[in-house]
Amino acid sequence: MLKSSSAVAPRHAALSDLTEQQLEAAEATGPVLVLAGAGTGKTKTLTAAVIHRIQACAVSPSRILAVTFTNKAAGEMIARIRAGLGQDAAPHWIGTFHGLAARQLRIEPEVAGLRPGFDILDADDSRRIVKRIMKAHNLAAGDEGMQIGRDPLKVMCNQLSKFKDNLITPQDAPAHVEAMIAEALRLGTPVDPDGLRGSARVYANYQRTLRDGNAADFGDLLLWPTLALLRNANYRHRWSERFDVLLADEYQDVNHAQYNWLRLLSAGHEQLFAVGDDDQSVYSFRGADIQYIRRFTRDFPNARQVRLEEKFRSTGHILAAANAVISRDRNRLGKTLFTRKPIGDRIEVVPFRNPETEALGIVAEIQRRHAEGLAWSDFAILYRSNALSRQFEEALMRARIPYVLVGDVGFYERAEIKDVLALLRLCATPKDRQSDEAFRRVINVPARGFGAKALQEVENEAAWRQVPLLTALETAALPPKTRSAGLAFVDAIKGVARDRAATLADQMSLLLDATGYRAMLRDSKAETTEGRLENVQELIQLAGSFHTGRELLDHAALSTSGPKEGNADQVRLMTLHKGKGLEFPHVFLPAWEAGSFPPDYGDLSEERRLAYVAITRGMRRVTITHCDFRRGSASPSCFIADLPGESRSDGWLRGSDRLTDRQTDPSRIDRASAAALLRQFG
DNA sequence: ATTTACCATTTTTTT
DNA sequence: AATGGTAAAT
Repeated sequence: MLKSSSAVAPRHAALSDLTEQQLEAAEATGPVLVLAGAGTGKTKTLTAAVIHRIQACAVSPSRILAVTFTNKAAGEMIARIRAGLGQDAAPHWIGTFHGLAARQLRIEPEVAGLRPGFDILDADDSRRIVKRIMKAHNLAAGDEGMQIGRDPLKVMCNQLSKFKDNLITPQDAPAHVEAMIAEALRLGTPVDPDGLRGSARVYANYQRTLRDGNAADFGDLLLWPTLALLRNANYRHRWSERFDVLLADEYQDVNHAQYNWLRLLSAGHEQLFAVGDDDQSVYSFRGADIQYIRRFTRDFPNARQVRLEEKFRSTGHILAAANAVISRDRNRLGKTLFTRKPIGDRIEVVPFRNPETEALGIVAEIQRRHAEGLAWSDFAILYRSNALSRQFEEALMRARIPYVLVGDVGFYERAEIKDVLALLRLCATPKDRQSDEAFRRVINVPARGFGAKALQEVENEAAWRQVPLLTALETAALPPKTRSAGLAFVDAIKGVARDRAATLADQMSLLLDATGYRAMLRDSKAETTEGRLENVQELIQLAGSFHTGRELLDHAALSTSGPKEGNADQVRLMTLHKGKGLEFPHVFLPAWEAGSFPPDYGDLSEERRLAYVAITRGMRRVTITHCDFRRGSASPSCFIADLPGESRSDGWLRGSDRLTDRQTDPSRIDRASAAALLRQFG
């Protein structure tokens, strides 16, 4: 089991420090499924597989496609390949599912019924459109008759993206919905027939709106290329011959569309290298389907399966605890992780009276450990739901400890950034209906007395004359003051649009002045305006690195995090889902109570996998806390009972119970010498 | 009659 | 924080 990897002579430096398992995986060809437990060197193996194919198999980098779920993961892969092969050697087709599918769609937009230069809408953009359509259908919130949950808009958006994730077109939707209703009635599961039928109607309307606006939402990016691969043999042949090797990260998270996209792209050669971990499948709520990784060897009968089971991240007790929790899940593909790391500290389970004392207690403990020489950035607090972040923010703020809330509002999701981009969009295609949505967004920002009524008038005029809203405004019947305000806005846009010499950054700056947007931000004294001007300034700065507005807009739509992802010395706060794929020396896991984690809704085995993900984030210390009272009395999470007694400590580890933080020396040492050691090494 | 400003309500997880 | 509903302000 623990044989040295020197048995096989590596061909390249990037392959030289792989374990035997990792090397076996990286060199395997044909369909390959690599089952990689948390912290077993998944990205490293994936990267090695790419390098091996380029170096040893003479595969051209241009004929390799590697796909991940996040931009960050894609970026890491590119960086590691460059480190191994040199700056220009990385394949061009490395990116996220959405990014790569978008590129594919840009090459042949007609498969989605779109024209070149189509817009890519983010979730917020499509939300706005769905909202308009629901109003038009009289499906607004709280109306009598249709009570589609507490948040009908959200439910509708989810349903629409579900259609697309499952490759259901607007044409197919009505029949599909009827089949779903019939099936649910047969099984006696609860359904909302009216809601479903309504969603099929909204879907048709929504998709027509997108096409008229020459826009694609996230779902479209994968839906239409995949359908084309499925239905158009010519298209399929061209694209499946385009690449010699496909590599997919986090395969356990693929949805129906992504699965088919990969499968069809690999048609003929079946060179699909999939890496994943069924134990870390925690995204079913957005369509990820664990069955695809579990049935990989049935989908690809010639598949090799390799397990990566040596864990490099965590120490012994942490690993034992994670193994114990996940082993209670049935239907696993099964892995038994082991580590050569020292046994380390046991997992702490600390009870608290209520959420306030819990937050205070965790923050006090962080302070204590910081005083012993650890950096703020060594700590992470990972919670199940966003709502839990506030208590920790408050406690950290009061203790004056620097922290970041990872990914609460992404840079490109900020209202002011979206406003400026809308201005840019409007300016880029002023006489195309493609820019109508941008017009709706910014026509009354800053407030210029151009409200709903005036907009409706312009909408009517535009529909009548069959022209874009910007054009329709000039002839619409409006009250004098509204009209002149509107015309001033149109002139501002057109003026900048005429100025061809301007760079992207200059153009933005001009737009901000001409429309009064900058003045609005400058003069506002509201607290929420704090920092907005700086954000806009940052966007202008950023625009310098893009050649066209199109590039910038695509980048903005397809990336969530902002320009500066801080490496600062701060405590990290994030949800369990956001923490997936990351690692931290010290991890705090609050609110492990029945009803909070696992919550009352949802699939328990998925929550269990989430617990497994949570524990395996920790490198050296993991602390689980729970409260006796949280909105009434609460009992400890069932997952706590699954922790093995010998790997668990009830209450904080103190003094001689505690081991060192320095992994170079697994022996027990007292706190004073630990602190001295840490001081010495910074 | 419209628009704007203010205030109260509320969140599972998100590429 | 971002909605959505209400009352002042234009």
